[in-house]
Amino acid sequence: MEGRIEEGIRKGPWKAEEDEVLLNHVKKCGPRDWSSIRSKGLLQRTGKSCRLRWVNKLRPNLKNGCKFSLEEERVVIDLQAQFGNKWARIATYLPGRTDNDVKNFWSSRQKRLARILQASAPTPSKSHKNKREGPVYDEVLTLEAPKFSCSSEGESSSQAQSCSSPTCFGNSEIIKMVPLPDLVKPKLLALEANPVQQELAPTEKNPWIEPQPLIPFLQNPQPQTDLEFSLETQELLARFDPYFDMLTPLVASELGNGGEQLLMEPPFLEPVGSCGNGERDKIGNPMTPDCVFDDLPVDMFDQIELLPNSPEQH
DNA sequence: AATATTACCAACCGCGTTTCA
DNA sequence: TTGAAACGCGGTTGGTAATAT
Repeated sequence: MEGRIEEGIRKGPWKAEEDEVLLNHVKKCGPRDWSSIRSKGLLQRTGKSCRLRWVNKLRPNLKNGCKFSLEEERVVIDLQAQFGNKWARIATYLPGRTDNDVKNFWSSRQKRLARILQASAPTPSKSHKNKREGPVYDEVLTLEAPKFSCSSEGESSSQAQSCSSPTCFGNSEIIKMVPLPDLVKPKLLALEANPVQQELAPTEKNPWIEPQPLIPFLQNPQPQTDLEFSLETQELLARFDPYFDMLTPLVASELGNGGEQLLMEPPFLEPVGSCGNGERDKIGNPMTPDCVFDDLPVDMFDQIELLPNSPEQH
């Protein structure tokens, strides 16, 4: 696409000549005075645009065109859990990566996970309602997972407050299925508040059969006035989120599907590929993301509704 | 081979913060 | 002290390449 010019301001993709001009400017003046580039007539770009070009593409030692390594991926995942969407901050831990790189990487990853989740959800026409004994839900049960900020910068207050509303925890009959990692976060908080009471006891009844909130622990919410995570919890969340294939046993137990112990301990922290019970599949291959959903109740996904910030489906 | 879908990435925009006259 | 300009950050958009059907 050709750059367009509006009122003497050029936009769109950068040409090599423009890059050269910008580099010359930085050589002379350093990475500052971006606005002077236009005022001097060097380029028809805004200072903002110049700075962005420099930071994202022209800066020395950038890893342009280089995919994120596993180690970098792990760092991003851990830091995102710790800092939230502070991409610039996270990027400081990744030499050669820009905030834009990190942001794009994370966005793609989120889309990928959402798509996997979506793909694993049976379509309404394939509803498995009749495959199971017991009453059939007439209403959509929703669980509105609280939005958490793991930031240590006091950004969580407004969001945290929303989680004390009745519609957020437990009492609501309306349950909105959310991406798995979000399902887990309240549990971690609850455990942190009251590890004993929140322990899930296996019951003979399948909680899916009775019209109760899908996630048992949410029925008796612990008032969570302070949503600041302990470092330990943050660490757990950081590990939860990225390696969500580890969630299988946890979610399965949440759903009364076997009632394993809560996996707040190894094997939960086993390497990616483990399905959390310390086993691999029969031929020794790491469990794939798809296998995750094989262990879940078949109609778990019937009511999935992606959150507003979920990527739109194409 | 053609078309649709997905992934990736560059760039823009809005807004909050910082700097400086 | 204050207001404007500059800067920085996060969210979003749109284009293109890669892959799937």
